[in-house]
Amino acid sequence: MELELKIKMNEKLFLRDPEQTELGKKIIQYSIQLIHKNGFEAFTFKKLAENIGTTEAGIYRYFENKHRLLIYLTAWYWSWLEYSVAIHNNNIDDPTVKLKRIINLLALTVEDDLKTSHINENILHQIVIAEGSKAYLTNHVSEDNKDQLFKPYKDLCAKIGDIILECNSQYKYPKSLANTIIEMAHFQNYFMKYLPALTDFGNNKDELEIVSFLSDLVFSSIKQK
Amino acid sequence: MELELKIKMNEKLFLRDPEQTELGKKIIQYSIQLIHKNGFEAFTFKKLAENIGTTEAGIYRYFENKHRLLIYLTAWYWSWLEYSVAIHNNNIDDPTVKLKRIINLLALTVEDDLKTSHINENILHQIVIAEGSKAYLTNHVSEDNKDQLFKPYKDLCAKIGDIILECNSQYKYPKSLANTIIEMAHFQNYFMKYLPALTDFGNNKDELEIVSFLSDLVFSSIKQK
DNA sequence: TTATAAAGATAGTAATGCTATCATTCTAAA
DNA sequence: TTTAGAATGATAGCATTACTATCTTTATAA
Repeated sequence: MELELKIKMNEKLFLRDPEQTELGKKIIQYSIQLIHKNGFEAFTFKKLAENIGTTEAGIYRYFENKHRLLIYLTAWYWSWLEYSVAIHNNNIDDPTVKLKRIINLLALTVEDDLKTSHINENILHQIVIAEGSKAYLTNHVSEDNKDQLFKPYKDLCAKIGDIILECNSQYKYPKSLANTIIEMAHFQNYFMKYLPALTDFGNNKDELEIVSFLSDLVFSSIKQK
Repeated sequence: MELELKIKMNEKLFLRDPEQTELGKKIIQYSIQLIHKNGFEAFTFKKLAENIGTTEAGIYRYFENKHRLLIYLTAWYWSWLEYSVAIHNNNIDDPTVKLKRIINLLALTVEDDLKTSHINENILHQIVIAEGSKAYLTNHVSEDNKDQLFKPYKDLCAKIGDIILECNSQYKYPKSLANTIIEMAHFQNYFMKYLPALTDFGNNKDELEIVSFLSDLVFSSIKQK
């Protein structure tokens, strides 16, 4: 059985839907490779075009600029992760178990989802860790937000917040705690790799330590009277 | 009594020490204004030079590029904050009280420190909130780290980590919790302003709510058996 | 078969991110 | 007081970036 997974994206994110054409899919596939390899600052549509074997103008027919493409990639990732969370928590009743599984999904290395042939989720995860916050840390965040560009991130936070409330309906900061889990899963991962003096995970660099830290943080907060 | 505060900066951060000359101080002063006004992406040395009334080449004599200048500004901020923390916690013995004061310093609006006439700490604080993570979220983070460019941030984290251990010497993740406090103080502030659906602080947008959230998070974690 | 959408090919332009050079001014030591 | 050195000013230039425009060719579907 072969399945294809397609995520419906906000149309304001692109000029022409990249999922609809071969070139579009290549743009997504190769932009993930290139951003991961050289970082977002060094990434240009020119280089992307050369890698794909098309022209700069060709890329501009799909995305207004490289920042929009970054928002697209991160938005896609959050949507995919919400779907992934739903699958992993299917038939689970205990909210504590659900929350633990979410922390695992956020903090551990992601496996490539074969249902999305042109997207390597593992690499995309690393991009979201290192570049994700740049999607909204801009001067035009409010306009972008009005266009709903960050909805997938918000939806995921809302879902996690709801599970936090299932654990303890009295807890006062479910949404803030949800985004703390997400951001810190990524920051601890980044710090562990590149600025290890900032963490307590020393040299073994085991992602499971991040899971322990986050679990301790989250459950001591919400279990508290 | 008039006092001047001067922070000794890592010499790798600049080509010519901006604190030593009038032009240098203007570069710092106006770059803070401009980055805050237009955001770091739109900020260029050309525009900065025009604002100051000097030339682009003049700025390049002080800083290799705008990214180095951003690291300089954030490094300066973390050094100043460590000093500020030391002042505020002077003569305090109770580590819980110290930690609470640190959370206040991180999460509440900063007041301009008159001992640094060309630097507006309040605006710089806002820059660190919105642009600070871009200082280390780059492809050359490891080289920059080898040059000790992030030492002030690490030092502050270490200091906070030590106070956490004073509260509870058994707590396993003092450094990770320290950077969580710092990053989350800033992220919650940014989200509250620009992506309020992500937080639980709704429309009143009161920074004291961030303090409550962080205090709850931190103290429930470290008080736990 | 014929529109029409997508892609390819090419050109061009303003802004960005630098580097280089030479002249001028200012300061501090001889 | 002269003079050397440092800092600044003024100007030029160049490769790359970030686009926009136009025209042709190639698929595709009605």
